[in-house]
Amino acid sequence: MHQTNSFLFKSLNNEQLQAVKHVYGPLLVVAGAGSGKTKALTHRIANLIQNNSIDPYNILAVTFTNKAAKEMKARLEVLLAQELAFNQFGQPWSTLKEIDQNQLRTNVSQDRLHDLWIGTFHALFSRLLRYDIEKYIDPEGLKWTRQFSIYDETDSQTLVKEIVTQDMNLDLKRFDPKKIKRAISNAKNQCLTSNELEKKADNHFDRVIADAYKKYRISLSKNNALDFDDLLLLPVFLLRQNDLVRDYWHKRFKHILIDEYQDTNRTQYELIKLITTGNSDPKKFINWEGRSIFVVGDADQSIYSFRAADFRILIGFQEDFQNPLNNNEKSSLIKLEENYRSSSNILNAANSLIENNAERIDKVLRSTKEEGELLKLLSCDDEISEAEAITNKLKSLNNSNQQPKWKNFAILYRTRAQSRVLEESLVRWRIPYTIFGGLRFYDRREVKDAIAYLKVLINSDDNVSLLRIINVPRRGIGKTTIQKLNDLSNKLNIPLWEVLNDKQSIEETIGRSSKGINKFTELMNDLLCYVENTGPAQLLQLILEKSGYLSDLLASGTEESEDRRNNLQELINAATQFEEETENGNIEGFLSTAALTTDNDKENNNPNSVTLMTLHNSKGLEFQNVFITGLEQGLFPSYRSIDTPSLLEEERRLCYVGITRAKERVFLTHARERRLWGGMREATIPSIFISEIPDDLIDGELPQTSGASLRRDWHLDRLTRVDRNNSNESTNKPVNAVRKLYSGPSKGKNWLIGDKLIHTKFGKGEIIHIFGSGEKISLAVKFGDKGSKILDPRLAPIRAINKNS
DNA sequence: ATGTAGGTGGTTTTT
DNA sequence: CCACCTACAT
Repeated sequence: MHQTNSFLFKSLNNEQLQAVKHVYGPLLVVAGAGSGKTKALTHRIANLIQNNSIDPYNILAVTFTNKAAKEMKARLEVLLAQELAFNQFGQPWSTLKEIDQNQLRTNVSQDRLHDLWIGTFHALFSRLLRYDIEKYIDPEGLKWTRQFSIYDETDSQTLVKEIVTQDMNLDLKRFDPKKIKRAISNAKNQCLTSNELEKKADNHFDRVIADAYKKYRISLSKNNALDFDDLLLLPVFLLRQNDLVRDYWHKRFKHILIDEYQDTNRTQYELIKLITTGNSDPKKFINWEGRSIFVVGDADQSIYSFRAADFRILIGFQEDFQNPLNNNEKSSLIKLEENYRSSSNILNAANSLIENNAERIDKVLRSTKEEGELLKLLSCDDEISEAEAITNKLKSLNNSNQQPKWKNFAILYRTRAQSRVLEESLVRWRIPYTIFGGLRFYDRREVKDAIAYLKVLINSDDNVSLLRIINVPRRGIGKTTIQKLNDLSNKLNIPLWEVLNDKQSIEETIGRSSKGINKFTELMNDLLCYVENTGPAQLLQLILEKSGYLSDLLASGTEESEDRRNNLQELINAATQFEEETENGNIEGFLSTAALTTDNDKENNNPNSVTLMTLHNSKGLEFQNVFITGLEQGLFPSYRSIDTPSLLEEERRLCYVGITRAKERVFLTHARERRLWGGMREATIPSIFISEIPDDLIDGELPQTSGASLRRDWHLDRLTRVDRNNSNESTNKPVNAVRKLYSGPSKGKNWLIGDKLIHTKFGKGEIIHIFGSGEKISLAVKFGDKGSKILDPRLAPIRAINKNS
């Protein structure tokens, strides 16, 4: 080993070192929060390339977000550039001028890392499909070309709705397209075809879904389009059926690395198996010569089961990928249990919390830091005083600083809806903040319009996009006209785009209205001349000018239209940047990027601001100070999860993720009352999670805005220790234990689980849970078609009904 | 063909 | 509370 490589191994602990030095065969790295897993991943890739002469061309690295991919690539560049620095300049990296450092990084990026594939599952496999999709032979005879469109959630839902209402003639009330889309998505993520789903269906609703799935697929194919799930599912089918294609990718990707393995789903797992093992059964697969699979994850941070992620895939890794050369099972598992992020108080709180979960891998997180401060509980009157209490805290913690360090704070919440009140308070106190998530840049109307033009230009079968822009800007093409042309297209079985281009038929079918259509086809045909030799940026410019989109915006002269123009300029900038980054920047590639990029992937343009985001979005990040807000039963944990032990455990993992983001301070906040959607106030019960953190790690504190609030009064009679004692026995028990304990006397009526009652607004219901005890209880009541509600028996307009009546 | 008023229904989390 | 959709008027 060269001496110059030593920095690669420096500053690593024993386990990290083992992981980094792993070269061939399967390895599972169980990496707790803040244990340096990104470091292990990047250093290992560098070690493969630098010290084991492995060609980056043979490496596939999968990350959970585009941002993580970017960061990992950047870190890799630096690691490899450090070696180069030594060879070229004969001096260590840190002594080089910045300009030389950048030059070296560029060299590394272009020469060494050019062929390395690193990105999300979706980004990587859409790329694979752009090469090979035309080799796929569908059993139902469906076809796609490499110019396929990628439909986002809205586009796909449009399609599903069309199918449900027009093709299947179903009642929208009973068969909500959203729910059907969700069910189809679920099936696709479990690697099920519509036929397989049909076989499994044992009731009418499931059969409807299977049927919708089948029709939806046909419809996607007619549009030459794929949804997000297809980007993973289609490669599975392609690799299964085509030996040549599978062989190619199997031989190419000899070293596969996957981050956040606990959040992979069945389809992604299939993909990985196919590429890693070729066509052999992974359990019998023995030829690890020159190959490896290296996965990193933490089952305690699995928070995407709603997206069909399954952390049991992580748990099964060693079983799935065996290495007969190593009889010792332990040789394919490394645990990173040293936490370098959080103070020990924070870590202990997180550990205590997560111990309440039954389904876990045995793992502990050891602290390397000082005790630090206690966690602070802020009990507030309502959501407004919660926001005020948080801003007060922000201000007071920054008081001593000349320059406020807003970037050291994150405010996390369970649902996006919670952000508004928080924002209002931050605005009031002029505290700079950045909200992550929300409306994607690429989801803005004007941006989607421009993108739709691009999509139609390279994929004229894409009717969802075609119909989006056919009358944008206004060309006098209305609903009835479109209806007629669509009918004609269906009758003749000719793509809509071709119908539009048949001047004679158009004239005959719609008469006077054909003027607008002709205007549209002339524009598009003109633009088509540029497609071959023009990059996405310039083509966008042409689209916006020639269509009159820009001049329309200019003419209206409102503030809003000004915004829109700016966004379109930003889109063109993004296209330019894409061209620069990809050298052969083709339009298909740009469209993939547009479909798969979220705003979270962008650099924050206000670097010194408070971060607001969902707990889900916070995974993988770290902050000095973290607020975890809305800790109330029914909000966090969500009312949809409270009844189901496995879902409740996932909420608990989410809380665990939140707490472990913090380095120095954690604030837990809850409101005693919360307005649900503006209107009525509802009394709340503090989240069970608060009570699962040991008393001596929490410091209760009065929120500064409300003088009268009590100090953790509810806390005195909490009853959750029993819950904890039972938690190791089975997943079902803890909740049952809680149920019994929580039933208690209340004013007027002694409510019990199973009691039936009548609510003036929601009608008849049954109590499925009772939270709290003594005076302060809340009832979880299930109302037939109205779903479940959390009610305060002292306030809600309810009365008991006789069991016999 | 287009604009707007009024009703309706919906909130987890996301690539 | 708000975004979306439908129905009606222009």
